[in-house]
Amino acid sequence: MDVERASTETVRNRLLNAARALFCRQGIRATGVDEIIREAGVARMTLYHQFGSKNGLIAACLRAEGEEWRAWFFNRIARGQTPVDSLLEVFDALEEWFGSAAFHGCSLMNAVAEHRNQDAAILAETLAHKRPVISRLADLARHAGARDPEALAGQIDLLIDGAIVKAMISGKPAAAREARAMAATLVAASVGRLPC
Amino acid sequence: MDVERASTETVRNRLLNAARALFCRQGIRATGVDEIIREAGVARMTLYHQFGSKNGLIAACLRAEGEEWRAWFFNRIARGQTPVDSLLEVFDALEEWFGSAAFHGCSLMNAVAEHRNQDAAILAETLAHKRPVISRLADLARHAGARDPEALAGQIDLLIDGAIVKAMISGKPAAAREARAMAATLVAASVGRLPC
DNA sequence: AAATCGTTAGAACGACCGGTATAGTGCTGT
DNA sequence: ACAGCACTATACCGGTCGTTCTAACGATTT
Repeated sequence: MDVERASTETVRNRLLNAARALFCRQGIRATGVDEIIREAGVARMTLYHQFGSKNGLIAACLRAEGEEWRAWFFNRIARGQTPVDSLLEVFDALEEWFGSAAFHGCSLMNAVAEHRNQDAAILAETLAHKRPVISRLADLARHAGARDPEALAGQIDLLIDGAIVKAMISGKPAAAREARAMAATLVAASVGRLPC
Repeated sequence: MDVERASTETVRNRLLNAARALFCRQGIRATGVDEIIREAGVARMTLYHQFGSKNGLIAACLRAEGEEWRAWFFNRIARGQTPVDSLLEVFDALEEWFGSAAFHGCSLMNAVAEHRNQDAAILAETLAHKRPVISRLADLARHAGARDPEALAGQIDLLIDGAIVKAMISGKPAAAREARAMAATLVAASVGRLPC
């Protein structure tokens, strides 16, 4: 029974991983189910048994993508010694991400951009991904003594999105450093002494 | 002859406008040529005579999109009385844009997100669009007396992208106001008195 | 030994894709 | 009057799309 479930998960995960890689590399609409099952080395019907439809597979991919990204992100920014350190560590993490070979922007954001307002599930998945991220940033901002933690978290979030887009378009991981400098200024303005 | 060219341009523009609207509403890959010619009220062969292929039409659409956006943008930020005013006016313009019914993010950015690294022409068109925008921002930053005008222009540009993404995902035009507040802080830090 | 279940392999479905071929229409300048 | 030209209308091409169906296989459970 354990073995059976393990083997089932293997098939499912092979499908999931193949789809994620292909979606990331060439986009969701540009990737057909034929290509996915060929890459996963799995029968066509298995995809439909496991995920019901291509849309089901897409949703599962986006969820997995978000979960994996957040796990990496939260772990990465935990390196900061202080809350302010962690808030700036965000952008060191981003620069690392931008520099990786497979970087093609944020899968969730790209999926939203690809399916304008047509698939509500995709937008919902993306919002559900951003919520805990912003919430964590707000916690850090609060502990850092920000005057308005939620506002500062929103600012950092906007900087993250901007850096992702800029890195995707320009191909330069240094966009993260630019955003980091901006964040430093904004954090100082929010946590520091009032304008003198 | 004038009439002939005018009628030619009308057909071409009908095609261009129909394609732009459909691409914007539902994405590029999701829009077939059948739908475009039906919406434009034009024969199928006309599309291929005018643009050679769907890719040719896409390129023409992105170019037109960029030109129109920049014309609107430059005209809109000219309202500012001072260079600093203009730099902040950027975000008032964005808020207006975000609030319009047909807002689905930036067409150029969405096209890049949709065709990952597959169509170099799309990325090139987007970079060619951003260049004059950043250049104008740098001019304003210079006249505003920024310590490092290019750096400030890059920061404003990153805020623009971040605001666009946030408005697209959240559906809230207020993302522009958030970015405006950030810009105000950054401009003050760059143009104002040294940290005291 | 028989039944169940996840999986496989491959054919087939109708719909749509981007692109081409062809014949015809109406207006143009000569 | 006539040739030229942009555009129309429609049928058609091979290919791919997402999805369904069927028959069989192998391992586990009863």
